[in-house]
Amino acid sequence: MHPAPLLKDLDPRLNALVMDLIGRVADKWTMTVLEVLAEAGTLRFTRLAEAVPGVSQKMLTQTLRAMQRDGLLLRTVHPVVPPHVDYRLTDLGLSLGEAFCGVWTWAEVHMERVESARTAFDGRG
Amino acid sequence: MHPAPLLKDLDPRLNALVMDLIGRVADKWTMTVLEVLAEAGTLRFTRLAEAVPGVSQKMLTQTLRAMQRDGLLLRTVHPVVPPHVDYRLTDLGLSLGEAFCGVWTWAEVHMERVESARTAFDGRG
DNA sequence: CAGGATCCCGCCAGATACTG
DNA sequence: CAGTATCTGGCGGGATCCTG
Repeated sequence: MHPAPLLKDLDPRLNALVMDLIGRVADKWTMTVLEVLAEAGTLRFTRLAEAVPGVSQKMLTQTLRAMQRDGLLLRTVHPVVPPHVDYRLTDLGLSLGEAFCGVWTWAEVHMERVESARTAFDGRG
Repeated sequence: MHPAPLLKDLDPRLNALVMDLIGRVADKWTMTVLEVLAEAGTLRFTRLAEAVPGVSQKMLTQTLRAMQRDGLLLRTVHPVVPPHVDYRLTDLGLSLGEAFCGVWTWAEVHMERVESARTAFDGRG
């Protein structure tokens, strides 16, 4: 019933590194960019900004830089005027996107249960 | 090649709700508590604090409250002295834990690739 | 034992203005 | 178009002290 490696069985230092990495990639914007690019394939900055609802230009830039640094994303600059920059996922990014897909699906499927749990919890004070 | 529901195909408002929910549950501490409790079954506060490396008492309390409110967690108070409080996952929590399992595994498997990607990126400045 | 309350600092993230 | 630069308020989160 526990096919995955368990927390206490691992080297604590390795564990901390894994947790740090998760802290990095498991945020709303990264997950959304992952989903959008997994679907669209390749997008430029402005299209990406449109496809990620609610993101500010600053956060998008930061997220993209971090993802590029982590090897999740490929950034291609076409030296033309006006500037043209393409973003697409690497194999690594795609694999993470697939891993996150389960979480995304979970959120969609169980959202109502969570909502009603919150209502019940708040009702009791 | 895209079996999952795609972002642009969904109701924007629903989408925002899903993203908010993800923003809530997809953090380091929640994921770790999920992993720990999925493994251990039931734990009391202090054991949990020991099992989640690096967590502060405040963050653990906050995380547990939020998880309880979202219906991921069951909190049982045994009216004895000294106080005895048990935490265990609900079915909903377990299902989220399974969804996150893929992300956790991804982080373990690909950590070295991410590290070297970072080194390469930082090297180029 | 399982937390609540409080203080405080850092950085996160939005808004705005500017540039190659 | 695709960003940088700067300022700023808010709050995330640690440390510490206290309590039923």
